[in-house]
Amino acid sequence: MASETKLKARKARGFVDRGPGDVAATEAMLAAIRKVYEIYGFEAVETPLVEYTDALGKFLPDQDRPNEGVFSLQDDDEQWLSLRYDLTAPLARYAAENWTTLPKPYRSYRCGWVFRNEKPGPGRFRQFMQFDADTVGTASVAADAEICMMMADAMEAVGLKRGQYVVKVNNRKVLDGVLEAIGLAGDDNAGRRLTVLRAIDKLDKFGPEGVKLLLGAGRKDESGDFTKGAGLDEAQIDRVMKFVGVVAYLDFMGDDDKPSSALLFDGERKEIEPGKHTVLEALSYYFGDSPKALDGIQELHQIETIVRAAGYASDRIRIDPSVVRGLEYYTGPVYEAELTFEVPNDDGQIVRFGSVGGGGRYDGLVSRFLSEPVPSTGFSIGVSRLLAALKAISSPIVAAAKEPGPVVVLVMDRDRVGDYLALAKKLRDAGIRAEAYLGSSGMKAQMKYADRRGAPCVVIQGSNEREAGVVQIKDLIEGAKAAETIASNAEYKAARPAQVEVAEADLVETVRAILARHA
RNA sequence: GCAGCUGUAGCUCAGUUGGUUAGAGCGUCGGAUUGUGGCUCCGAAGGUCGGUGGUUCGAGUCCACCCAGCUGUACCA
Repeated sequence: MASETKLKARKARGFVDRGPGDVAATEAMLAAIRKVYEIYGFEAVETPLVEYTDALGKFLPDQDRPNEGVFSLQDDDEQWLSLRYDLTAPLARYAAENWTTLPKPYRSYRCGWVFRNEKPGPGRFRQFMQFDADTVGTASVAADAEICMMMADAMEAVGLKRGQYVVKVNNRKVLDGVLEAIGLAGDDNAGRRLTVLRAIDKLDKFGPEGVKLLLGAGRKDESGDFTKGAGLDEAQIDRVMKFVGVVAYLDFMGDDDKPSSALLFDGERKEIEPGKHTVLEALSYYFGDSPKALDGIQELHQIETIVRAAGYASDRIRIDPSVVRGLEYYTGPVYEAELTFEVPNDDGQIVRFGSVGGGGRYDGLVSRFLSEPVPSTGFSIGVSRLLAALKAISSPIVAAAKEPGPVVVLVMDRDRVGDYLALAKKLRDAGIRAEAYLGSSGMKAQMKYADRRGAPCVVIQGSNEREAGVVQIKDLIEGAKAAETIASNAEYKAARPAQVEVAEADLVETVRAILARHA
């Protein structure tokens, strides 16, 4: 009758609800990461979800879609506000606003929801959580190296094993040098530079042939849709493919710092000196004519030296020139934490989680607000994505977060609810999670309720028991096991598996024993 | 954004060349069992067939447009 205009209960597109399991697992994971950041000496800070739109800034080379992708609203004084879309821009604002009083370099971490107003997809939502750490106010590559080390430690702190993840490091200067080398320097070429970088970034997805197409005329995808390319000439494509070739070589070898090896340069075999870094040597050979590229390669050398000295081998932190990242405010080293394992999903398809975090050096971000340069570097972990990955491999940190349900006190005589609440209180006073049933259904439904709550046991006290001063306590976990061997219903009812009758005075002690049994 | 595919019960799906009151399994709720979560049996609730318009005596089925979802691609601060 009244159903004609009923509201449909539905959540907004691209947003998700999280149940008790997810909430608990997230808490556990965040605690593990926080511990790592803390022990490195980083301190907590929290900033609002809302910032003035201009503080968030959108100074990308591709200014063609200003404000798109951001949730914005106008204040009553007509100023534009936006929901933050990452944690770096708000940190830059915070650091600038408090610059005179902060200890410098300022090392801080923060965790929170960020929002992006864009098309959601599998594993991509319009609200998600990030967990960042940043060092603000130092240009030293040691800060970059330390961030990488901390990320590698964080990955292991959440239960990933060595080999299941790798932190890849590149340098924007190397990429810029490559672009410079093919004559794409200067402001007029900003758009094409971007297209080339995006093409390089697609190596994983489409392979060298796909990248080549994207550098030239363009590429058709499997639905027949066409992607326009960068329109480079053959000589330029050739040069970029040299770079791509180095990247592909690294994929092929699987290890970037073999102590010494021979390598084919333009078909000519050359020995690489012992102790030299193969990939960086190759890059120097091909792009050594660009001062910018050399500068970047030099920085990568330094980072590598630092992390190796600190005991982080290439299975944890690795130089990888294929990391492109962001394309916007990064000015130097960039990093990406990648998961290396694959897992079948519910449909049996193989899923790669890929990147679960990334970051880099952003020397221009804080100084937008100040009259002095404030070189900074930081990293962001995609919390939701990392959690999804940990769930897929049944990581202990996720499993351990699962709480058992409360002990449920069944309500047998509705007019004596007070007595049942008193029983529950007795358990609570002993530190046991407990509740009396507050619905209106009969005993059978109450048992189902307890079952669904994951209750370890139920407490039953009808008039007979009350008069005798006793309670029935049924162990639901043992009971379920026992039930498997009982075939007929009558027998099942009569058996009352895993149920004991004890004096009311022994209630707490008996429940405790059951909890201990299943702990 | 672009391209392709798909929309029928809470979920997974049937539904014949257009033909009467749109079905099944699972799930949910109730009963058998008035005090026991499983099993079994019985029963019930639950649908504007994504929406709007059109063709037709008649549309879940055919047509147009719209909306939503999925996949790919683009973008991703």
